[in-house]
Amino acid sequence: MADQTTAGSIRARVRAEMIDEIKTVARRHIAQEGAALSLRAVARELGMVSSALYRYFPSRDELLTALIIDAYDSMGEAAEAADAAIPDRTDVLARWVAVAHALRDWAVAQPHLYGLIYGSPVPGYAAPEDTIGPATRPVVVLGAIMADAKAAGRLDLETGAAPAIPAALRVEIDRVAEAVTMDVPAAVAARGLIGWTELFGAISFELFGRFNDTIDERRDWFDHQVRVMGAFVGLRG
Amino acid sequence: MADQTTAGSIRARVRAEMIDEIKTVARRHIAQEGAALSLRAVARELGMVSSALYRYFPSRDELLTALIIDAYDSMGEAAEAADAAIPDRTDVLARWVAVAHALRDWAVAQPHLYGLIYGSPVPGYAAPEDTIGPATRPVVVLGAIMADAKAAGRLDLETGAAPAIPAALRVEIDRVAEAVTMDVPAAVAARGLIGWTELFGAISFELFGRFNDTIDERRDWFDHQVRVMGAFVGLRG
DNA sequence: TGTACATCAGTGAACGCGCGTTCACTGATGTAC
DNA sequence: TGTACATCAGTGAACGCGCGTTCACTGATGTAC
Repeated sequence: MADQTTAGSIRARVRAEMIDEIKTVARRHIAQEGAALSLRAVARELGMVSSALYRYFPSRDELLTALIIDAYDSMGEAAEAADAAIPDRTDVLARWVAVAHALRDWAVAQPHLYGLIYGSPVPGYAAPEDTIGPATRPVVVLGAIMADAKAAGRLDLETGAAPAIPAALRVEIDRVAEAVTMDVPAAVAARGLIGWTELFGAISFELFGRFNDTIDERRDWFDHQVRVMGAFVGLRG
Repeated sequence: MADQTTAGSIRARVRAEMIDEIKTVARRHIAQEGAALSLRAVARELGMVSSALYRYFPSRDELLTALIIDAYDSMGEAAEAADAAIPDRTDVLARWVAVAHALRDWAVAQPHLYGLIYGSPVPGYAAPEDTIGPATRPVVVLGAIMADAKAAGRLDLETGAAPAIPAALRVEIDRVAEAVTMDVPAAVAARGLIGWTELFGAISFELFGRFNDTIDERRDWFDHQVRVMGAFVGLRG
């Protein structure tokens, strides 16, 4: 059966490995230097000449795009894995906490990569359409938790005191909710989006230096925020 | 009395104006290109040779630092002005909403400048100590609102259901609360910080492109978040 | 099984660009007597 | 009031650097007959 690996597919496999290697090195460079990625530096580290990279990526921007898509996917997978690791699927609060920490852990482990996808846009780079799909993966996980919470009767649906939502906005929120499979009233979906916003706001604050010389107990602080927001969102433990 | 303006001070005034002009142009460049600020491009636009800039700023980083400090100050002033414009000082909810919108308006008007101070760190640039003071101005405004709310009996101090805060973290939160003059229990201060985190998370999401093709009613969406978070923080209208 | 050809990875030189910073200089403006 | 000197803004050339991308090429590897 090893013979079924034809010569052609060997070449293809070597090529795929090379692409992986380029991305790995580029990723490490971004981790150290931030978004200022240099093709020449990557080539240098790989011991090849810079023009050789053009066999694998048609331009610097395409390489950046590949890295961005990988980053979204990797973060999304981390979130999905953390969610899946909670055996009791109806313990939605535990799932929320686990996913939130997975997102933060992922970001803390590779801050510049996080900055690449959730930070200020890279000058001169416009994210193409391909990045939209992967970008939604983490939100989908949070949406699924809310959907399961509702199904299990563990989602607070009370929104009496919430401010009214203008019609045009309501339509958009409903659309987002639908996209992440949470079938709940707009005011409840809005709470979920606010929770999501707070989580990423917290991660960005931490990674972009807002807590320097202020809060050192970063994991504890994040944990507190996550639990408070879990309750705010309406998840019942 | 105009005679009191001695020759020396004229030279100083011209110099100050030149510094202002350089910063204005640099600011516009950042607005267009993001953090990739080029001294030569700035000099070009001013019709001078790039080395002339060194009469005014010892290096590119110093110019960047000056712009960052200005940005913090400008945003802080916008927040303070919006707060001061609410005549009824005890209407803390109105003040919260006004300040939040002022912060967002400021950011929307100059997204790249916002990115410079709240986005991913600029590669190769380390913010010096001088930037710490101005950076806290917007938070101080929010802190003052909470402090006034407490004084007016319009702050919800109930924290029964809130998760416990570990001792070391509590110390840090108390210290932050003290710095922004809100004399409230740590769990309440934490709510304020969470509100602050959510606001900036929302602004960053909007400006960094997270709502592209998803939410167009951005002002309404922000307004909804602000009102929900105002109530969450414990401000009573 | 062996040969002729096609594919493709990687080379090395070059193009054209922009950058931050230094340095010796010119010439105008302000200062001191 | 007029002159000698000091201060300072701005010039222009240069240094040394790194970058993305193109292009004609070499040589190894795979394919077809």
